[in-house]
Amino acid sequence: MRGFLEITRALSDENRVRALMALRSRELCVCQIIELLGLAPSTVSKHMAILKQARLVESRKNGRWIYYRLADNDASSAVSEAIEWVLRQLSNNATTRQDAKHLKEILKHKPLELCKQQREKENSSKQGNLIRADTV
Amino acid sequence: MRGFLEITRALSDENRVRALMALRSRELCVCQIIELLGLAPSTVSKHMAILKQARLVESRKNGRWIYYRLADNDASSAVSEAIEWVLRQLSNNATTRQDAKHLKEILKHKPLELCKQQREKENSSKQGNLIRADTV
DNA sequence: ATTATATTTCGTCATGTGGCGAAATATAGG
DNA sequence: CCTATATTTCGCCACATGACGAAATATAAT
Repeated sequence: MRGFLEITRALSDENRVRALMALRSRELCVCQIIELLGLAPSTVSKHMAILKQARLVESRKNGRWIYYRLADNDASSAVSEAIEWVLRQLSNNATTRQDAKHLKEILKHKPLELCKQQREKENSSKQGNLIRADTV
Repeated sequence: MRGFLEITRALSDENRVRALMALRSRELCVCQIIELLGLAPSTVSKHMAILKQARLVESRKNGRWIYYRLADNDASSAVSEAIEWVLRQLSNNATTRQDAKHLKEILKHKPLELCKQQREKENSSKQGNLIRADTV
């Protein structure tokens, strides 16, 4: 029951389901999922941890990057049947299609560039709300 | 996506899942589910409303009694596949077995007697915490 | 008609959850 | 070694959720 509820709870949030669907064709690094969902890094990290705790996804580390992918075929039947069910139900979903399109754009850049972009955006938004130190 | 999340959210609570599993062999009236789960009537009512909203269960009224049953075969594929998945995953679960045993006892009495019992229990627990009026 | 009663709805409370930013962690690169 | 940086962990806040009891609703029984 424990593991079952971990799965259903993991699947009961739209952002987590979107992340899961995005992983259906290939693994993604966190910064790519951040870009797709438009959420803060800490939030995405938490979501992925919940998916991982439920065994719906696995991760691998490559230097500073962490890649997430759908659970392997050797996953428990609870997990693999859940994933198959989600894929069947949402493959033609509007949000899923939109995300797939968005993801195609995201994947044109390497994680390195993407992270750089995200840093710049983050810094500029901070600057925007401050009196710049060198003008005082 | 909306309907999908209604299903996963409905399935992300242990008491709702137990109720769903209890309905797998036959319809049950609310007082029987109350007895099985050991929750307040208002709580059970809310749980069943959530399951119904997700289309996982349907209901029929018979006099003062309301009977809930699993969704029909003509339910959406999202619903029927979800139910099949839950049944496969939890049929041999410890809690499910225990509940099945408990339910067998519950079903020995008719809803009428069961409700009477529940009323008496409710009243005695109220009495227990009060100074009886006729002794003051 | 009036009372009894099975269930739902409403109001309230405690707890859980999703969101963010700041700080911590771990690794790459100078 | 020291800095930069991708991700996670932590602390906080707003809001959702599950629990109950009281009140409302609808139906049976007297």
